[in-house]
Amino acid sequence: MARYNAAEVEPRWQAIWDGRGSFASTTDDRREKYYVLEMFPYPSGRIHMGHVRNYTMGDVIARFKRARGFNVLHPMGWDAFGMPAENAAMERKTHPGKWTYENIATMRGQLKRMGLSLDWSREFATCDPEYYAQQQALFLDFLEAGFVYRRESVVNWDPVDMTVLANEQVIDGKGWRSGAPVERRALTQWFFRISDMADELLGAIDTLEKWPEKVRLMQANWIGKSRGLQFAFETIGAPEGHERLDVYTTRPDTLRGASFAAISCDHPLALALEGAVEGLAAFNAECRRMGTSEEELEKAEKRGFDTGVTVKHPLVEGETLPVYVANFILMDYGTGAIFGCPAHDQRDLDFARKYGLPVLDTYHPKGTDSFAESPEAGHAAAYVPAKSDIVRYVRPIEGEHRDMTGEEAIDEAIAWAERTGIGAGVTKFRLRDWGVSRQRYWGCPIPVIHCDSCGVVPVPKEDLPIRLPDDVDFDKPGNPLDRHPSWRQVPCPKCGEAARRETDTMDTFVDSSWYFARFTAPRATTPTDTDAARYWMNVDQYIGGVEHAILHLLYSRFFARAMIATGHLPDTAAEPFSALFTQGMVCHETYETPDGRKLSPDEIGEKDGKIVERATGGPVEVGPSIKMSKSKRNVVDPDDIIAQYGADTARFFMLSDSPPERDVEWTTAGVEGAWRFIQRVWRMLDDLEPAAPMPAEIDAEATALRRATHKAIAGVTADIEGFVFNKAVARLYELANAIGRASGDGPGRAAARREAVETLCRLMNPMAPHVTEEIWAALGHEKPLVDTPWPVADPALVTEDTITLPIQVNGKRRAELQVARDAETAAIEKQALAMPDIAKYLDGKAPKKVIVVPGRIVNVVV
RNA sequence: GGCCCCCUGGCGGAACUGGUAGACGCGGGGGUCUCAAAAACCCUUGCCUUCGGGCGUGCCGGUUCGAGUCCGGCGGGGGCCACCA
Repeated sequence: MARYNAAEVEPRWQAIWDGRGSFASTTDDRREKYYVLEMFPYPSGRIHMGHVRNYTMGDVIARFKRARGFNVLHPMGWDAFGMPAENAAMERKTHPGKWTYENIATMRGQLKRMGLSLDWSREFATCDPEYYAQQQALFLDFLEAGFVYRRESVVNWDPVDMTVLANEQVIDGKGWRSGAPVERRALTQWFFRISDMADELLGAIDTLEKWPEKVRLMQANWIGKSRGLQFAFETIGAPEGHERLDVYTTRPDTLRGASFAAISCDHPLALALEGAVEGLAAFNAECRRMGTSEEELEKAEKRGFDTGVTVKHPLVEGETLPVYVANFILMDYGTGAIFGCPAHDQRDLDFARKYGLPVLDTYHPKGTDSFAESPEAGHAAAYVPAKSDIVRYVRPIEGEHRDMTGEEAIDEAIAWAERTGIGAGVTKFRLRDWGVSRQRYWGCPIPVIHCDSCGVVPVPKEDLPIRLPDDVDFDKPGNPLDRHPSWRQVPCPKCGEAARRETDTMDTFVDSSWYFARFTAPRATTPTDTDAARYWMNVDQYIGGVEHAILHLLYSRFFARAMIATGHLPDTAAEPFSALFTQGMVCHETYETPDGRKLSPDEIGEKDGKIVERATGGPVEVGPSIKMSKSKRNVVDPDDIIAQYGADTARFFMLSDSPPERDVEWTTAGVEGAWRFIQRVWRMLDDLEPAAPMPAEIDAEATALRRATHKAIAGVTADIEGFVFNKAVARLYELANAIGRASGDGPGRAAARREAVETLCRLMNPMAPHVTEEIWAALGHEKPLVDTPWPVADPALVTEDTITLPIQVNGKRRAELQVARDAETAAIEKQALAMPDIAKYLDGKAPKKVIVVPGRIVNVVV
């Protein structure tokens, strides 16, 4: 038979599925639904191998669940707003929308060539006015329900690009694009009140049993719940209104070791003192200029400014502590003020060293009493044991020296503070409210109007959508909406006077925080449709990269709750993603010439067993395998692979070898292995006899093949269900090997072979859908595999009648014994001891002990 | 600095809740077919061996009849967060 020709076969089957409407999904209460979703792509230009891997995995699940009888929803769309479109507009003098929709067209074509079982009728892009209109409606409902508010906040402002920068866009205090020194500016911005939900979002993590433990931990850490003591120092010499200084600490047990207090440069007390204390204003200003990048913080010296104000030590009568403004205190965590305990905090120790402050041990390692007499003796570094460790408290809050854990001491300290009225135990969260205002054009306009007399007025819903104007230019930096001649000008909906539109747009994370709900009714004239949402939600399996483990997933969880509260989702949808899978990255080797030019994989070749540059034949240094990226020049274009080998090969390779959650290395050898296997399965058609019923009596060879077939069904089913596609692939190879072994004539062999090949084809279909459809049709089936149910394993053929039992002597394997699967323990023991290979170790004596684990192993102890 | 994860042949990786370590693939070696090559197929492939066997899952120790798997310590690699009080 001719070689399998993917280039001809694949588009043909894609057209057939398309023609049959195989993947269109409709609400049907009589059928059980299954919603599988992969994180939708940003339309950057072309799909990359990471997409291929992500969407292949989702497609395996989708096709598998379809075959298992579920009503499957498997949609695709585009996370289409965002900066790259604006950057492209600036560079290429094009409109961001034009650029985006062209990219979408390209990428849609690429995805279609992959043969994904997607319901394209539900496709949308978040930059479609139909989508962002509904997002604006949601915003207004959130505003009314109190999930949205406006406040002033300090942002990184790039004075050249005239835009706000995220922290990671500030490099060495300069804007990443403009290179201009970044300013800190106070802007009034919109916030989602996510921090009010911190405890709820944290607590519900426990219910996410089908999420990776890693992601649950990352979310929990991000929310960052901490229990501590908030209490007030009495101040001496502070201005009026600052008689008390509130501080928050997670280690109240170390209060006796306090040697100073410190406040942030933005703390109200610091501001109040600026006029009164010589030099403080300048110091504060300098602190505010300090960057927030990792590197700077690493190097930055602990610096402080003695305000002259002091506070009374709450535990030691008559003692006072100096109050500093210090550059390492954050205003937006806790109260913006701390007490410093140098003995048990490295930062405080650095600070104390610099300013000559005392270092007082509160506790030290258990059993080292002498330490107490010279507190500073051992302090090369702060002593910070785990809270659960038992330590010797030498300066406890109350009472005498004693041993206890940090946790116990903290409990005591909080109890003491509450008893004496100094403070109270409080819970704080690291999670801040979500600022969503962006000073950009290519995003969802925030639907409010600013009126001089009425203030902030929401746009009436009937006026939605607030469309982005098309006639914008990107010649000048800044937000084109701001300088548009007419777009801003609008009458106030309340009083009718001249007013201005909000020109900020929403963070693109907003767009992706509810798209999964929109897919359930993408053409609804409200954000969601009640019946559709009730039927399709939640997403049964969500698949994407771990880089979205925190923000996207947390925002979506917040949004789901807010949408429930505003009537847009059923109250069963608080956790919108029932199961989450985070797949690994696609990596490739890197290549470099001796003179430092990076070469891409298609620029290298092989000569005399060595890697060389194809164009010059010159030597090439092979670098480590790292995530495919343009800047490393180690990308392989999916289109090239599909053109050369076909989509099935690309898909099959993506699933082979590496466990889905781990990184996979793209290699030519691996792709060729997948391609060879597909050809091999195709060739199985050649020597297959015509279909015939399975005879009643079949020989041992045929039985063995039937067992292999049914074991493969059970195994592949479990492996797909368990998201271990590499093992499922290995089982397909095993079945193919078994088919190869069972050649020749004999009763039942031909029928067993046919059953095996047909089964192989069906099990392989979710991974390589085109070639398997082609084989299935060649086998004479009228109905395509896409409409054929998943095979069911015969339990009688999955378990063996006789099993091979390893026999150990003192834990080392010495022999094997064939026994019936249900053999009696006593009989097995007797047989095992009688074996010559075992008896020789016994030396005629009775064994000390014989352990028989039925169906597993026998261990003879001599 | 905090929290977490990982370490198995030349390579990617299997090994269910402690029970035959190395499934499956890649790579290597040998062979069949061919004028030759490609393709395909078959055999072989953890290390050592005096051919009896011995040793092997980063290292050291422990628990157990039995440890890749559990516990303690050490070493190496990685991830996330990060002046978060």
